[in-house]
Amino acid sequence: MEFEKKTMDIENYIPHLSIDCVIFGFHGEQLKVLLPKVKRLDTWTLPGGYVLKSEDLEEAAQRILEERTGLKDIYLEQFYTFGKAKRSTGEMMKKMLLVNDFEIDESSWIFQRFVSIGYYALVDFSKVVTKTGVYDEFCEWYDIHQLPNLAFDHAEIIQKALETLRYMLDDKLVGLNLLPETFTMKELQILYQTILDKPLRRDNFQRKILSMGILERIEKKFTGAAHKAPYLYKFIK
Amino acid sequence: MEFEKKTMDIENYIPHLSIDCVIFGFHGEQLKVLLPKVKRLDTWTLPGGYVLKSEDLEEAAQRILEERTGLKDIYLEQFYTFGKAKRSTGEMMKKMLLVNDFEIDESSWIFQRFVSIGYYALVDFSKVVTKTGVYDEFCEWYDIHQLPNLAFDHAEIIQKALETLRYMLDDKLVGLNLLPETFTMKELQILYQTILDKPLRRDNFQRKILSMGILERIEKKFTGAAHKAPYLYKFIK
DNA sequence: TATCATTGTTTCATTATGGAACAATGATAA
DNA sequence: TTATCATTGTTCCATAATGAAACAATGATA
Repeated sequence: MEFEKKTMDIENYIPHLSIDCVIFGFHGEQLKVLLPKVKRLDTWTLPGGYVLKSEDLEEAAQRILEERTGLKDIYLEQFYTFGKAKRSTGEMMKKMLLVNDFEIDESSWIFQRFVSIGYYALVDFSKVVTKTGVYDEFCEWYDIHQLPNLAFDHAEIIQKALETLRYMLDDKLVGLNLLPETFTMKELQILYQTILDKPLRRDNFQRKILSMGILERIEKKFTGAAHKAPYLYKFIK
Repeated sequence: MEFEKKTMDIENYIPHLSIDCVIFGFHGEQLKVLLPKVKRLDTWTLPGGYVLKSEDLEEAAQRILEERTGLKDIYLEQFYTFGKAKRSTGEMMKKMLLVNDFEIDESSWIFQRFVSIGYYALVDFSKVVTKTGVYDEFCEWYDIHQLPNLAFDHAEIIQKALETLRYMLDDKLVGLNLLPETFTMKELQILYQTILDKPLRRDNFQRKILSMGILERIEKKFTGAAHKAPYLYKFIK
């Protein structure tokens, strides 16, 4: 139970290497990231893990994501590898592991320097069933404008993920992965505005998106509100 | 001499991790990459190396580049991390090292799986004095359209570097790093055409580049040819 | 002085973008 | 039934960016 010492099969992993995932979701007009809280510490981390010795990097990232979200075949992009010698401190790792009853040799590579490969994932918020990992007290969504206290350089990693997402926005079908099957033009516009963090004109946005020929117009959506009903759209497969 | 066994201080490096550099240069209307040939094998590799345990990734890349080109403070961009489990084979490493009289324990991580962080560098071709590394027979420039036989997944790494360079072309001042101090508009245009691998219109190219306000027009360049002399330009500091 | 290849610039048409206005519509209230 | 209202879909026009062609300038050579 809680008083037993826990171990990790550390020797199965490539030493000094980790993967950190920035999981983006969209809900309530906010762009959010999924962050687990470290047990017994006022600290959050990115959902991450290590790479098995015979595993592709991308497989490892998918495995880590599935553990946290319950979803398979998640949309993933590798965006940067973080490798400053002092980016992670053994002190923090010791706190995180030892305070939580892990029994790991203090000389292990896990308390030394880490190179971490950053992936960002785009998921349909409504489909995610968050799962709590072994280090975690809980795992929750946080608005990118109101992030909790993050360990290591994880705030910087989120920032870089966000910059990459913005840079790629016109080339990757971000909406396809962050929105549910069908959505209104307004919802898509708010998503873009939220990612770019700036207002867009309704008319120009609609024209531009429709001219790309990637959306199919479905039936109208009647919400019962006292105004014209918007169309629903879905991405053309 | 050649008959002594050579050793490497392998334990100073982070295991299973390497850096591969795609060094771009521009000469004779061709985009080129600098590639060392492996001694005694009909094989070329990317100039690469390992990361010291207390070294930043970027420091390691700069160190590797300086060893090969003699240049300091080279323009560098990290573009992707290659991590398929089967991307490198121990067989090839054994050939490369053992055939060249290195004495390394066959169980070393150096013969196992590698994750490699890709950096591309942009250098002024005329300033590079290529140096031959310990594995190498020689180190030469190759046109990106006529690459020699490359080990591992290094052809794929070059391809990805090139794609990234193209994607970033409008945002990064590529010319600043690939061209000498001064150059003509035609030279700059040929550089862009070569990178993009498509022709550009002379008039539109000139208008667009000049409208960016990053070039300063210097004196004319008289080559002795029977036509109007072009202006020289340099990048505004 | 005429020729020629190349360079620098101007001009015009086409397309993309920014901004405003107008028409359509689905519910509610008079 | 009809007027009201918020929101949505569309059209229109001005401006900016881009594509394409033509023209003028120039430095050497014949």
